[in-house]
Amino acid sequence: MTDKKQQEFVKEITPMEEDFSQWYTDVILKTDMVDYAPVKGCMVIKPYGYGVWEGIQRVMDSRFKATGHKNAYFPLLIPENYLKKEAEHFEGFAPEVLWVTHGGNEELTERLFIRPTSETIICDMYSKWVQSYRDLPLLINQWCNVVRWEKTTRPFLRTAEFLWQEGHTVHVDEEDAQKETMQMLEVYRQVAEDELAMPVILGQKSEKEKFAGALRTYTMEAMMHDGKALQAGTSHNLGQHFSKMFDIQFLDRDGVLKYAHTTSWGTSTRLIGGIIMVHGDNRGLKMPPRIAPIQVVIIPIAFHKEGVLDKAKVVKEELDKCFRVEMDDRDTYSPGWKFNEWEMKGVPIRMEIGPRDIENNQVTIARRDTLEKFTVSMDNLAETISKLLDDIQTSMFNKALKNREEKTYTTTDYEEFKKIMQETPGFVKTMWCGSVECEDKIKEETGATIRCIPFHQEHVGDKCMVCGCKAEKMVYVAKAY
RNA sequence: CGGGGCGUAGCGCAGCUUGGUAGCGCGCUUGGUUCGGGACCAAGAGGGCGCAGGUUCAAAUCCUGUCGCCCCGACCA
Repeated sequence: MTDKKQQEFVKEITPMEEDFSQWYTDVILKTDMVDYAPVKGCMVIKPYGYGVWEGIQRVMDSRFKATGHKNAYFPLLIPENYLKKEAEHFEGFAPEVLWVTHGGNEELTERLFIRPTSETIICDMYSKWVQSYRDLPLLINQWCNVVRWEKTTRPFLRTAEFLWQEGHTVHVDEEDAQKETMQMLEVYRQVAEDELAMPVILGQKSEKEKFAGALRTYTMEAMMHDGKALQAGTSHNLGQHFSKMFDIQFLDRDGVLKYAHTTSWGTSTRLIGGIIMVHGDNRGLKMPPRIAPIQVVIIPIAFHKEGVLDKAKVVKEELDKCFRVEMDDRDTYSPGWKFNEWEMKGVPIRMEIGPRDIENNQVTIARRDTLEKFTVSMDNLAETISKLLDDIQTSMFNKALKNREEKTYTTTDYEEFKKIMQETPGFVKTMWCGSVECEDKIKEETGATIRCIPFHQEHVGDKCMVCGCKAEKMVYVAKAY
């Protein structure tokens, strides 16, 4: 098939080289992931998009449980005075908090805010629950929605209301809290890389970029197909800031009353935006097999002919035991139409079953990631599919990694850096002296930000790219979503 | 919050310059033929033009106001 002909099939999607933003919007709307809601900045997550979220929840939640966390649910509404208890936190979130002022027609005596994050209410509850070192560590996560009244919004990447998980833990000392903070960042890395096939860079946020009220913030940063960065998840060591404000104290084994150390960590539906922008192409989505809502779509060919549909059903039933399978036996669409439809939706494997296949005891397979088409035997089909899905998962990760490597540059020359940002956006590895002035300057002049101080430090120079002073920290700088 | 764009059928759009009572493509419904890379034929259903005023014999079309959405920048997961 020629490229030109391929283009015709997906003419409803703007090519990503032409306009990446438009490509993104086209993809999410045409694949039926979301719809815009009547309230500005709010989106409806439709079944196909929500299916992706369910996949993420599944792989993440099992890891939370495996590391000893339990789920709970805290209220949506929080009294105004809670927000003011932690000054830095208040400064950070106040501008985007949505307020509830009335109950029916009665004005409330104290305003309530809709959680933009739940540190305040959770820490307040924790102060009641924590009495002794025996109560620690306290390891709780919640899956919920939060609201941040953002000025500019984009489906999945930045919406006024979004779904996420937020873990909130309490520990006896800083060491234990730090261990937890790092452990959860590692959990995030596993989910991103092993399940979403999304390579990430782990590191620490600068003082300027850290979470409002945190001691230290750690992040995983992923590169999108266009070279821009996406903060895909963060893990914060909150130190004793919140425990002091909310009075989380415990009697330690040495008989001394001590303030606890807390952590919080979160990932959101933004990850879905990441999956789309890391893996997608001009035909639409490419779902990583591990979290794909549909892993295999079976398309019976000429199924009005005797035996075809029956055979397809038998195959589906067999595969249903191990995979997420859907059969598309709609008789209102032609096979060709269905091929394009499911490719656009990013289903990793398409399986065609037609009279010719049945005759030869085979099925026809098409891989979404490579667009290869071939036949395989019906014998041991589950095993074949299983291997194929693994292979697709790996190859998607490698492809994303390759893209990131190709768009990662190293320089300590500020002029060269500016040129890179303007002409070939990507990640730049460089040296930074640690001053806010240099950090601000980069942002002002290029729009790029220091994404993180990576754990994996490389010596790429001795001097700060901006001011030329002695610099010991290697940082990643990029434009971000 | 600054800059740009757009609101007409479920979706995408044309019609507004030069006012005359709304049209195209896709989708949808029914029937039939098709079915291995976006099938075809035939017959149908569906909107009063974001909203509110105004001008006029007459307003998607002109005027005033207003609301909303999208995109690009400053802030955030």
